[in-house]
Amino acid sequence: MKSNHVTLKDIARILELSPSTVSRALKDHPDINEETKRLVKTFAEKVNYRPNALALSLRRQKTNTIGLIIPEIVHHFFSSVISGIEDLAYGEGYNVMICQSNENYQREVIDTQALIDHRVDGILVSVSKTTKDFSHLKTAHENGIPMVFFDRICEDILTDRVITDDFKGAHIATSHLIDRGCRNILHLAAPQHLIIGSQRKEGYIKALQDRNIPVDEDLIVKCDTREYVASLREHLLKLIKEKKVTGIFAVNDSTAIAAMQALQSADYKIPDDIKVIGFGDGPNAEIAYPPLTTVEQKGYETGREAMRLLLQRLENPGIEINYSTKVLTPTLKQRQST
Amino acid sequence: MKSNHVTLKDIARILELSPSTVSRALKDHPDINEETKRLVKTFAEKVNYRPNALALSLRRQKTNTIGLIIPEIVHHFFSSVISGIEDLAYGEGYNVMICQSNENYQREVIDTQALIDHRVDGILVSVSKTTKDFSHLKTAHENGIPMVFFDRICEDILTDRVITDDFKGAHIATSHLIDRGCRNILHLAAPQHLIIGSQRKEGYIKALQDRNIPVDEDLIVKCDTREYVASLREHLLKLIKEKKVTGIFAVNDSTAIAAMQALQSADYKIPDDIKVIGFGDGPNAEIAYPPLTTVEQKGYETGREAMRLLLQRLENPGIEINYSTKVLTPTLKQRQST
DNA sequence: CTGAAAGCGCTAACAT
DNA sequence: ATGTTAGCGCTTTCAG
Repeated sequence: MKSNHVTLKDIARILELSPSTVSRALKDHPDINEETKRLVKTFAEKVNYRPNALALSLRRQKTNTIGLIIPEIVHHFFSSVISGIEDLAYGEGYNVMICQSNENYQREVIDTQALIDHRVDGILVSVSKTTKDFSHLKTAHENGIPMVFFDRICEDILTDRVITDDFKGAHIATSHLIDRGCRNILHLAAPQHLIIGSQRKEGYIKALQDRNIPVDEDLIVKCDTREYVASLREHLLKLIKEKKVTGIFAVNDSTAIAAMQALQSADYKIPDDIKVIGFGDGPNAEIAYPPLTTVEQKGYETGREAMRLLLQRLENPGIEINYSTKVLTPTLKQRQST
Repeated sequence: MKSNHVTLKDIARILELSPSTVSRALKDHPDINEETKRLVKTFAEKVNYRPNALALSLRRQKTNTIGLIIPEIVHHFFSSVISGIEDLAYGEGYNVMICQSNENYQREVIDTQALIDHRVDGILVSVSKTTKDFSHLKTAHENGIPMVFFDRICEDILTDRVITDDFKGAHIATSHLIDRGCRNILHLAAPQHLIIGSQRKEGYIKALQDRNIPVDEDLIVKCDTREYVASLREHLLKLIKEKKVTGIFAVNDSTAIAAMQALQSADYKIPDDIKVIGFGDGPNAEIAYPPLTTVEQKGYETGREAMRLLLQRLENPGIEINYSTKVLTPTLKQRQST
């Protein structure tokens, strides 16, 4: 922020006008003489004048910036969410301040604070995997900051929400495996304190029950990353062999793909010997071999919808009732892994 | 930005002190009575006082925010860059304002403007593919905004830079194919107005020349995305057949992977019939079938280095000489596609 | 040890 | 049609 910036005052001084006149001329105030307007505008243009957003925000008590707290940008789902948010936000004259929590609770707290410090008009958040205490968000919300949760929500805080119907998605995925002839189905699950984790597990269980297949708790393994699969490789292979597993439902695509690779390295043929389905449908699913069947989770729509709900709050301040939850239902994307 | 925020003045009024005393107490000014300090601090803590970052920035003429203009967050390389930048920035008390140009020139111009409007202390940029006119950045730079280009630089603007040695990387990749017995090597190239595009092509050409292999201009095809491969599928297959191509060097991994898939769908065996190498080494390379040989481009280091150079400028304002260019050399990551 | 006053850049009542 | 003034939240001389 070097001082080479022309200010209103500078213009006023040079043109021998008052700052207020310049200010008004610039925004086409009807009171101002056309002549003066032209003079001011041309000059401002010439010297490349740009109003200081900080001063404006301070003055207006509105930053036109919304904060976004997102676990990890690298994931295709989340970067799609960002695009959905940005496209709508920019269109409405809002900037987006993106904070990456890196699935780290401490960082999430700091990020929340930073957003508040910058007086963002509202916050969009998907909580980190390691967050178990939500008081940082709760406090912000109680202080009146409009907030929308998406994907990984916090049930204790009553706000607008955008979620994927994880239960149904998992049900669809598991049912698909059953339809393809699988009975002993392994579920690679996310931590159960994440709603996403429990919902997907519940959907899996319900699908089995609906078809009268007994649920075997041993076939539910907490394992939700590529690295996790690597470290559990022996255990998983043993389990698959002993339990005669013929289908795997993984809580996300990259875990599913890692599982396929582990299987292939142990000479299993996919989908002949064992079928694998993921959740999320990022571009990885198409790149994998064989291309991965999965249920698609709409990142862009999630972002857009979250932003839409937030904008609605921003435009109708004070009305704190009628929080709505938008549920996006995933659909089956069949490829060659099942 | 609802008004539920406690201000210094609020505290001063309630504690019956002057704003200046409160301000000083909060920052442990030696002049202030210990008693008073304790009083103020405890109260501030209790009411959850947080200084208004906007007001601070306005006052200090420094935002402690750096702007980042990045083509597309979805790409693994770029999201790694972001992590590299953030890790260093946060450590030094800076926030990062991320703008995604979406490879769109217009958007890049707007983003630049938005960053300037917010009076960021410096800007990190990797230019969009569609940017041919750099005046928006040039103007900013001439106005004294510290700027560092990374990966996709602008040669006309003299600044610090962090780049990958694209020439050498391409040379390594092409030489590797030659070592593996390829002579007729197809290059899937990026647009030549991008330095990255021309450097990688030059490296490819030089590697051929170094081994006395004639360069066939027909074997250099502008094609740098997955979609591009799809639309050029027939042309590429025909070319490969007619020219007896046995090796492909693609300008990035996703193009390489798409090419592999196109080849496989036409019954080519990789690496037996034809070998493929990419550039960049994102996680896709490991997921692809067969796992893709590529040269690794260090995203995290790129980001970190760019931020480091910027911080250096920020801490030594005024010294505009000695711009440095940090070159990161990619290394071969051999997998099974060659 | 504490307070009053000015100013960062801008706008909007309230003059004139 | 234009200028004066006050204030958004904060810091920092300068005065006491």
